[in-house]
Amino acid sequence: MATKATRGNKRGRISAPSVRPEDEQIFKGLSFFYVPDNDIAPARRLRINRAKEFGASWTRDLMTATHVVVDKKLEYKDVEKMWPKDGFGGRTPPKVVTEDYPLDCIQFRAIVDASQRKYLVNGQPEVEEKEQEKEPELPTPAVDFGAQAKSKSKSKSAVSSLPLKPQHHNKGKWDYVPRKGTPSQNGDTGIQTHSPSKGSDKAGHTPLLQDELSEYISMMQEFKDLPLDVDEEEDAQSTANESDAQLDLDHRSGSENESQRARRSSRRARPTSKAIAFEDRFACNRAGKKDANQDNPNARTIEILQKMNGYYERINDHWRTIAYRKAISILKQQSVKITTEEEAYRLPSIGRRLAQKIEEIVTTDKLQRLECAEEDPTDHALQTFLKIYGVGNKIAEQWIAQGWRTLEDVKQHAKLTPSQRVGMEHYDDLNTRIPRMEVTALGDIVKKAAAEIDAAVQLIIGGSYRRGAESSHDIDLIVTKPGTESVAELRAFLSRLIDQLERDKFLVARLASSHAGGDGSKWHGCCNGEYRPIWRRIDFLLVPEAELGAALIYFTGNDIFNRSMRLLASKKRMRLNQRGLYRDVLRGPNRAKITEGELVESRDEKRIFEILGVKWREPWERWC
DNA sequence: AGGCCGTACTG
DNA sequence: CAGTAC
DNA sequence: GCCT
Repeated sequence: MATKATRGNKRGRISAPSVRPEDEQIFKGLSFFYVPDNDIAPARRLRINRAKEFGASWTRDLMTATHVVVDKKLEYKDVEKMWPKDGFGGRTPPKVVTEDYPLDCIQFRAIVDASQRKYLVNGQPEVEEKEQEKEPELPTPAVDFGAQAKSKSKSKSAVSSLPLKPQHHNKGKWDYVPRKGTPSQNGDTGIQTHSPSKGSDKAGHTPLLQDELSEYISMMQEFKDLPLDVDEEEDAQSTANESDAQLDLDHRSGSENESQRARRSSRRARPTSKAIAFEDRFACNRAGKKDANQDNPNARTIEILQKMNGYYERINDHWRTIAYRKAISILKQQSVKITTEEEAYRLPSIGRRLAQKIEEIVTTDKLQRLECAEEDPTDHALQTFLKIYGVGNKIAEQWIAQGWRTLEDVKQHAKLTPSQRVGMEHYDDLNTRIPRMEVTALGDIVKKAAAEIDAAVQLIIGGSYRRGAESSHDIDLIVTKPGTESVAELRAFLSRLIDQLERDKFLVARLASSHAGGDGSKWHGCCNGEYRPIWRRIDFLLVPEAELGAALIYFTGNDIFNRSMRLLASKKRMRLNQRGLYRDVLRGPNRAKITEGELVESRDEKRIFEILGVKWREPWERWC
């Protein structure tokens, strides 16, 4: 602890409060008196600086304070004995709150009701509503989630009902996490969850896209325990919009309905197609990946957690990997820097242990556990081996157990499958990212060859390319053709295409191809790069037009996005795979007899989103 | 205590 | 069926 | 590691 603090101070990381933009100065005009009255403890120092960032002043004179922020470990009597004997001379006495209060305000970007029970200091008597009800210092007390500002009373109750249970933080978390943003921009039009780039976008940073993301993910979370049986049968097919509306986020606490409504309608009133095209092109640029990662105030935290995640992935700690992945995903959505354990802990998917790690990262700029991990000498070998195509952690572990540490060792001793041999021999090539331009060029080569065989066939480049990536690990080609209903109708074509491209010396290796006969639908292999003799990974996926929508989702990813979609589907008793969206009739007891389920939609990507109740996201908005 | 996506291909 | 890839 |  002490070490950590010292280090943090030395590096000056926590003592440089950056000032927030005007519209985030929620504490303007407020002054906080802290108990204990010092910033020695690093955690408190952080909190004080945070409050300053958001416009608060730190006072050490009780008489000028608007709020007294008390350490949670202290008792109310500790505060009481500081109270001036002659009162405050007619002036409104400061409100006494726990240290959670400023944090909540910051998190929700609004002055929340200070009289909530959760902000009571130990042993503090509950006070009558009246005194606390008003926030006299505040010019605009309803700086709040857009729509709620419409009706003060509603907004008030909504805000004060914020996180009722700090313990089981999830409920509270989920209700509000997605709600951050810059309410002032939206005025009473409600938070524009759908057309984010409207107007304000150009002017300044717009966390709204990120909001959509959190919203989506939070929605998944919420659906976990919901019955959702609201006549889905009928709705699903016939009235997508209706079900969309129903399934949207309004299953939460009643106090939020107002905002729900606004959000819904704003989404309904989505701009016409032309407007979309324009705005989305813009959104593409900033929602893509670059900005999302660079702008993120938690970039450093994410970076380190990602390394940690990578480590667990390597050592095959599957479930821990999942936990980290979720946490990282949540963190990426935050538009605010998460600096303290408590703050982190409020977030969904972040529990005690991760929260502690996050605080450690913020204060010390590193993570002990990671340094340990990276010192492990076998880890480097592990990393190397895992980048061989066809080698996963089982094999890699075996090799390491044999004492092998380098590719050279493997080359000499290991018995390789044909795929692994290719992976070995072209290790460097296959681990070199492919610039977007080259993906385009290679795609064109294939398209040209395809057109000569069957002009009706369409080729779509999927994967990260479709998400707008500047470079890709491989080239994913979706092969489809209007009017096709099954993979079988495309197999002959693919076979001819492959043959031709091999004759052309374009394709140079097969890694995994559907053998003759089977219901194979994929082909994995390598091709020559466009400009240099460098090998590239290329995949073909056969997709009948009837399943194009589902396949596009699957092959566009990213993987986290896909898993989320599927998880959501399963929570709604549906099933999503690369072939379509199905309603589950039943999941067999020993899973042997899974009833396929009835196909709901597969052709239309957008319809699948709609039926799932997920707002449409353009491919480049699918980076999680 | 038990789940954490769901599928295709290889050997 | 386990392992791997997507 | 997180969540129900």
